[in-house]
Amino acid sequence: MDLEPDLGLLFGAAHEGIQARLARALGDLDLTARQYCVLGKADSGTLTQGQIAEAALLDKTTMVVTLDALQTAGLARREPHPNDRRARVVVTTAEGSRLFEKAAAVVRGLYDEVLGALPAAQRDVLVEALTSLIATGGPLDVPADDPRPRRSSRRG
Amino acid sequence: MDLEPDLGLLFGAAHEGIQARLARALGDLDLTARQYCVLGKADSGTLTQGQIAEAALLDKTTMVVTLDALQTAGLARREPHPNDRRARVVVTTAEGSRLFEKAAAVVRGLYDEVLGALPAAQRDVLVEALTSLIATGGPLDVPADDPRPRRSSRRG
DNA sequence: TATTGTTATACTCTATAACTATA
DNA sequence: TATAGTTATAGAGTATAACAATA
Repeated sequence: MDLEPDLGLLFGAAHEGIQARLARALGDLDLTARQYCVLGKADSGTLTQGQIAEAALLDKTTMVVTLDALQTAGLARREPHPNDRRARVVVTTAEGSRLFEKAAAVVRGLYDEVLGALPAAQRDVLVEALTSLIATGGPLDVPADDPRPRRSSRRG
Repeated sequence: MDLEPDLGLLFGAAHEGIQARLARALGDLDLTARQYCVLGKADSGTLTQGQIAEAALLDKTTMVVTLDALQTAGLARREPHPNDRRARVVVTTAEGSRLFEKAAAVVRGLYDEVLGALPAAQRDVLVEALTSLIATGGPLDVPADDPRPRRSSRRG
């Protein structure tokens, strides 16, 4: 544990760090990371709630409250699906689309700043190594059909 | 977003992947990651609940329930502090100490497996790059006095 | 009968507040 | 007065279940 790098700690700190910076940067635009994610997927103007939920790995009930918030903020709208009257297509408002572009630029800038802190060679290897670790079949791949329970029954 | 690597996604997937594998591996020993962490710190036999909580970045109330679970499982005990009758020193039982060694070996094996999936050169750069990013003053350092709120007031 | 989205609700996790006993 | 630990409780997030409308 002392000689070996603690991968759990390394990945955990990196994840927490980037999430904290994302949350702060997007928070300045009054967006949560999840709202930003959903807003981006809605920007195509063709996806239903269910499709966005699936793409964003959200439960459909979580999708409802996220969309409620975006709609209340005037950033997105539910529209009837042309072929399926059960479904709703999610579209961004003009303001929502503008805000998303702004947010996307902020996020790009943040990523550039973080990666810019590394020498170019390290930067490329970092991305390449992480990508291969989490790739399908890689040692960090979490199969969707056998996921870690999001609500543990274990205590303590 | 498409040409740039999505750092949030990369770090998130790596974190989720390693946590899932840790949870499964430790779960086979009936331990949560947190219990393993606390058990390891208790193994020195000199630290109080508060000190372990601080080292493990746990709230003292979370520490209480974690210790309750370890104590119920017969892996750790609270003992009176020799100098301060308010405080409790946490010690591992013989079984707890044995289980921790076993768990530590499992964790080391897991880390070896994950890093072993990478060419040696990539492996070293990955650890080095992550370490520098999360180091104090690095772009992913989250100062303790200005943390991301763990309980957000924002909705959606 | 199956599926989309909604509502109501329950559960987990974690922290805040109030308390006891010490310092 | 301040601190270590405990208890009770509340908040936030997310899921499960039941439901309405539609396929």
